Amino acid sequence: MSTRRATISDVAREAGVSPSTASVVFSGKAPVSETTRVRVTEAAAALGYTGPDPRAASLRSGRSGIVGVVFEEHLGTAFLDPVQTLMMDGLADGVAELGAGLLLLRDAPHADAPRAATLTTAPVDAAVLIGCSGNLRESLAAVKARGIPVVVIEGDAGADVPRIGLDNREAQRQVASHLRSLGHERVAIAALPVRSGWRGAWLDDEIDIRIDVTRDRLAGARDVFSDAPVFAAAGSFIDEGLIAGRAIFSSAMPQVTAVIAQSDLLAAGVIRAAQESGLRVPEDVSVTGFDGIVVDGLAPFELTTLVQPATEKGRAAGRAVTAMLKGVPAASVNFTCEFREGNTTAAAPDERGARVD
Amino acid sequence: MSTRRATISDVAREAGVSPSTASVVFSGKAPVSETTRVRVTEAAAALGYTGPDPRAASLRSGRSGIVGVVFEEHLGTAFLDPVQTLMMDGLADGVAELGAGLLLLRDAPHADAPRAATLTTAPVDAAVLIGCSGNLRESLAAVKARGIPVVVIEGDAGADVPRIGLDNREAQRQVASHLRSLGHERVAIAALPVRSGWRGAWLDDEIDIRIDVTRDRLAGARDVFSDAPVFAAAGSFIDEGLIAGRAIFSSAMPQVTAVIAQSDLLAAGVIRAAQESGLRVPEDVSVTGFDGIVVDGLAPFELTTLVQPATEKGRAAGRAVTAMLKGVPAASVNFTCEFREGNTTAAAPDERGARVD
DNA sequence: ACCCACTCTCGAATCGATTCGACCCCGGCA
DNA sequence: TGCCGGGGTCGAATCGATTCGAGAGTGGGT
Repeated sequence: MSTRRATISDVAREAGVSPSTASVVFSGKAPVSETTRVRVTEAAAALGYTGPDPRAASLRSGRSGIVGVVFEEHLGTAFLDPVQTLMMDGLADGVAELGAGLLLLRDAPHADAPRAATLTTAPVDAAVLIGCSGNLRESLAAVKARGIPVVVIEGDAGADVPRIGLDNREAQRQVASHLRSLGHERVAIAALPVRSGWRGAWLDDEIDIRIDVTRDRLAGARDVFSDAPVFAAAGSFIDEGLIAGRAIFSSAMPQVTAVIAQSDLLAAGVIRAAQESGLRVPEDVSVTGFDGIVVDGLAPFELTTLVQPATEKGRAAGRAVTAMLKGVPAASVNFTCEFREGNTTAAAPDERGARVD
Repeated sequence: MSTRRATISDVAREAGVSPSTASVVFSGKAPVSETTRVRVTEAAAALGYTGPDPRAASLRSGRSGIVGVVFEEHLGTAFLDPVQTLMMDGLADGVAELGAGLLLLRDAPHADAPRAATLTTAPVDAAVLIGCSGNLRESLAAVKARGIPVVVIEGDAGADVPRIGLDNREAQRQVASHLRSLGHERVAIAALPVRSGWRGAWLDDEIDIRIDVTRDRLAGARDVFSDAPVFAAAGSFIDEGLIAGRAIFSSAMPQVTAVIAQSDLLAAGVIRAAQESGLRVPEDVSVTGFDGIVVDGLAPFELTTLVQPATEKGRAAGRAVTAMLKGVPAASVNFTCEFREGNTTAAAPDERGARVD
């Protein structure tokens, strides 16, 4: 039992056929007579051989049946952020036809995991990059160097890479316009991180925004409120929104009447911060989100937000990958957000004294 | 450019060294002089070689750096069920030290994905099986046949397989006792599926329960209410709980005063069904859950439930896998649920006429 | 009878790297 | 001077399967 595992050659020998024939029995890529099929199958059973070693098979055939999905740093984000979760669900759906497994990867090796699985070290047939990651460009380079089909979700990747996009800028502009039409003038923005490893902080105009989603949504908001101050959070979490909200309400920005948050989770945190400061939502301050997910414990608030088709995005990415792996060039797809008005926005309060400190 | 990709031999030739030396430069498994290191590195750069092909490397070295996580059928469950989500988060954490990627796998090939990635066809170094899957036994057999380290979360797998367990039976019994102490006698159970592919239905005593979690929790409930009828749902979803609830309240079971749901999501659905039937929770009927997750839109209810350390379970599994891959035998771990009383349970209503039809 | 077409099976090359023992060269030490 | 030890390099074997062209056998059509 502790002896070496049986190989297909062993099986072939036992069955009295050539290795090539035995291989064909398992892969079904050529006609095999019923009798040999049975002989090989039985030999395999006798030897406890359960099928070709995936490693060897993938080396020779050049296919591993694995699609890599690249996340930033902590893989947990894939599971803790509802938007990602939905996207993954769609993605799983989209690659189903291909029958490929989804390999969760980190975009850059980290100190505490020196030999982490990355795009360059993992046997993937194709990759899906998520543009919310700040290391998009590096990942892209790695993939291109290996000549692997790749699809980018939300992020610019050059002409030859299919992208699954969202009208981030337009959508965010729409919400901003809505706020303006409600009379808001003094608006602050709670943004997503500007790059990998970012710690929440006020944004300087000189700072290079390396995450496409952040940049595009910000541009949309700035289209309407060109000089709104921006606090970029460390991630799309309620807690980070809380931090951003505190920064916005407590110190730098007196008299803010509306906050544009770049995600629903951030918005939830901002609302909480507002309440901490004794501000009423939406009477004293309006808050908008982005994503259209269900946020736990936000009741009775219903965010004014932009509903994005997260699952559809994932599915489209999966389909694009499937197509490329079949040799069909895949087209880019652009999705549109739907504006949804909730009860977290209202007309701007009267300039004088509506706010109580 | 369309020519074949450079191999390590090409690099070696270009650098004027042997392939073995070039290999060592990349793997760092033997001392190399600085000058050759530089020569090889430069040759690689010149040829656009970004590192060894993972397929070939894993064939020879026997390690792929991938840990497989097995789900049932639709991969989406991994992302849509909050408990799984938390577990995955912990798991990602637990294997972080190993630096391995997580490969999402389905337990059995399905009709619409004939050549799906499964345990037998994927290059995994180790596997994590989740006992909520009905095909646990088959998966286990597949893994053992390949001689791969494996850890089972919630499920019995035999003596030689480390398991990450939960005191399902004891915990469920605790809740059942609580209900009994509140005076409940006529109790129904909304159970999880009994096997893969199960469609929601009343459970017959003869039915073989193939999913460990379901069986154990059921046993716990039956320890107290030995003849409570059981409706096994098709999955842990609010909608399925709704179906189960309707079945329980509308027809077969008059005068039910309490429902023990095997998951919080099911419980949420049951509550909804109760409301549909004009029953008040908890005045007319008590409902208990299991998991201790946050359920969207359940407010103002707070489930009486059992809080399980989902993230911890995942982390423990990850650590066990890591250990085994290092050659250290891993021990089984057993986690305990914590009883949490919410506002969905109350004293049983008076036998006569409290219920309004 | 002959030839063609078709079904099966086989051998040998190949996928791209890793590994292990052998080997060389050089400095240090008796 | 002779020997030992170790850093650094190299050859050759190996990992386990797939692939492709060639060849053997068989049946049918004319």
